[in-house]
Amino acid sequence: MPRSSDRVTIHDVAQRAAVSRQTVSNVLTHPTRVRPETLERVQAAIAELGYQPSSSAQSLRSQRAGAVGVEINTLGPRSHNETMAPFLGSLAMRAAEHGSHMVPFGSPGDRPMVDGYQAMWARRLVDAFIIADTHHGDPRPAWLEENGIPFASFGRVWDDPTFTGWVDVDGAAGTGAAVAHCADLGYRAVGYLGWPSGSVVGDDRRAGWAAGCARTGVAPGPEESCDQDLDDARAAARRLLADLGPSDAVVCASDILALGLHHELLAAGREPGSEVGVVGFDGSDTALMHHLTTVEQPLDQIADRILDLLDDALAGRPRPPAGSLLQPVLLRGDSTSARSRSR
Amino acid sequence: MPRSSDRVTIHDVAQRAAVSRQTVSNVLTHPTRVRPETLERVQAAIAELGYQPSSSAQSLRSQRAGAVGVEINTLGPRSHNETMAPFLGSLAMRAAEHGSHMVPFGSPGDRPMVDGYQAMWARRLVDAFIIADTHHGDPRPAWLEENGIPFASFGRVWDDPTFTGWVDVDGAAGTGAAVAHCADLGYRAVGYLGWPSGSVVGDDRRAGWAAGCARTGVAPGPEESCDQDLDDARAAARRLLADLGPSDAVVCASDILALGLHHELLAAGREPGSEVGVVGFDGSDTALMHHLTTVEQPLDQIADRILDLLDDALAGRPRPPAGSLLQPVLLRGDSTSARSRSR
DNA sequence: GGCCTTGATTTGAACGATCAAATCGGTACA
DNA sequence: TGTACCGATTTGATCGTTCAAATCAAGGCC
Repeated sequence: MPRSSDRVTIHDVAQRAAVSRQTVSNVLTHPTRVRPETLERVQAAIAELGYQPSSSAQSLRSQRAGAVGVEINTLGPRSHNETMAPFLGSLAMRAAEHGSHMVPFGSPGDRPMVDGYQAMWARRLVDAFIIADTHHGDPRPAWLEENGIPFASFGRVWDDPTFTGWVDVDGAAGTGAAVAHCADLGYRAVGYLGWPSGSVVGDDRRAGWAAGCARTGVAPGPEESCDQDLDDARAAARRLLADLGPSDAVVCASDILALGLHHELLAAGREPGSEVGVVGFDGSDTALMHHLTTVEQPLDQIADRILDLLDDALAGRPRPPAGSLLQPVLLRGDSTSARSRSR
Repeated sequence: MPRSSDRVTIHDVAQRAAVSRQTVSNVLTHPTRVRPETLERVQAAIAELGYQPSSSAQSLRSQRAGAVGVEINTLGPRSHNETMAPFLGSLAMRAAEHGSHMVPFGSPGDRPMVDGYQAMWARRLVDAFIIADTHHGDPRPAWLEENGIPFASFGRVWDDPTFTGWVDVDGAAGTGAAVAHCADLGYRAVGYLGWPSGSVVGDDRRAGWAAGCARTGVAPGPEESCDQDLDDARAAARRLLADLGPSDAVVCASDILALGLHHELLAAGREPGSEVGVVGFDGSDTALMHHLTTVEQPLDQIADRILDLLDDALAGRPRPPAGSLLQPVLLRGDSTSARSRSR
């Protein structure tokens, strides 16, 4: 009899169904090995007792924690949260289907270090890691690789073209689609508000804008750059405004930048959308809240693909021949609207 | 010799230091039981091999997962993220010091159900849960209590005054401080932009405003209410504007509402701060980004206290006599500024 | 010198699951 | 009738750790 107030174990089920522990185990993991009649009886016992295998015991036996570490930079650029928080949400939801769970952990410092990873890995609290926002000189990919620790990355790992365990959003395609969208709506010239050149993500998005202009034949409008910060964005937007003709549009490298432009347009008495088009990037809550047209990152898809990559790595399957580049989706808001077709 | 490429276990350390497994274990958990000389030798071996006990093995042995479940409502009101994401960050950071980690999990539905909790608990993936945003009729606290599952709550559990395992922010004190701040700066009347009455949190914050006006002797300004949504907030703010005199201020139930008012003020050509004071609530990124004066929730403190509560519960210590009500902190932004003392 | 106490260390057992190998019962075949 | 075989089931061992009990060595005391 299962002692009440005590967890029901495989042994309790075995006794109840008058079989051995192993048969119960087989019912759950290798049902074909069990005679149909027995299967049914054991399944009934499992249901009656509400048995669920203990994850601790399974972890020890299988040498798998069933967990994946995700670093969250609380002290880093605040804007990170804008993407990382929903992404962690997507991961947590999807992970359940992959039979694992996320373990967020923080590194106190403002720049990514391997200390936190080291601590989680040494005790095997996790089987793998998911990293994001890697940049040139990021110590993490190399360290993980050297120590044979499975990991996957949201964002290309620029330092090591050999590494294919990444999933990224096709930024250039996104800004390209944004330009096409503006061209379709009839905006005259399409400008660009981006980040200072040098960041790989930023350069990619800018390239998509330039290529989009060339492809659609729309004139490239004025261009400015600033940091990922609302105040900076507003200052840059003000510089941009002078050169911005009526019925021009601006594609931005992020929703924060788009919001800065949006605010400055209103301050200058020019209505976003009907007078000047604004397209953001990221599909953040901020953009949705302000009804900005934006390029949405398919976070659910990214999470799914990343978890698949980790499953493969943990199963010892070889890495894919190349990383996954997912297509973002243009999300129409009120900051772009159809022009009267008078040109 | 520890087989390379294989995890170093307690056994490896024992061999290296020429002692038994148990002595190594004692060195880490009961150092006083070990002769100083031996202690040193074993510690050296531990350091040389870089031994860290396996968390899976410890979990099985101690019947403790060392993890705490936190539900994240991805599909719920988006504004939840505004507070919950940073809160999860604080929890994750603090948890490390408490020897545990967070496991975020999602429930697909939009209203809180116990299914997700049930699944995590059945397999003992977690030892306890942290719940937030409980409301009247919330099934979770009662269910957790019934099943003897340890938990703590961010936010009072209104349905059960007996339950003291909660930590909350003193909302009334926060809005009261906001009123005092406005009075100090010399604003004439202080209005209120809140949520429809009926929500416990909202009613609390509104009460603080009313009491604050009475206490400081400042005249209560006009009042409006709306949902936690930027569009709604702007509509309500527009209604408010008509009744809003020059040099009046408005205390808001949330940063989103404050932002709505901020935007409408600009649209009406009235400058936030110098002309009309605006105070938000939550200390969210949105508020910081827009330099709104806001009432900041001490998330780190809350996380710390909640983890303490869980430690107590897991150790079988009795619940505190009452819940913890923490004081929020007023964060000065540009949306309130000193009036010229001409009255 | 023998016996008891104390402190340090070791051995045995257990946590709950699953893999591998052993056992069991029945059927087919010579 | 005996044996080889096959599917179904059970037993033994293991993952890495820690509690409880056993062992061991040294010192104190009569």
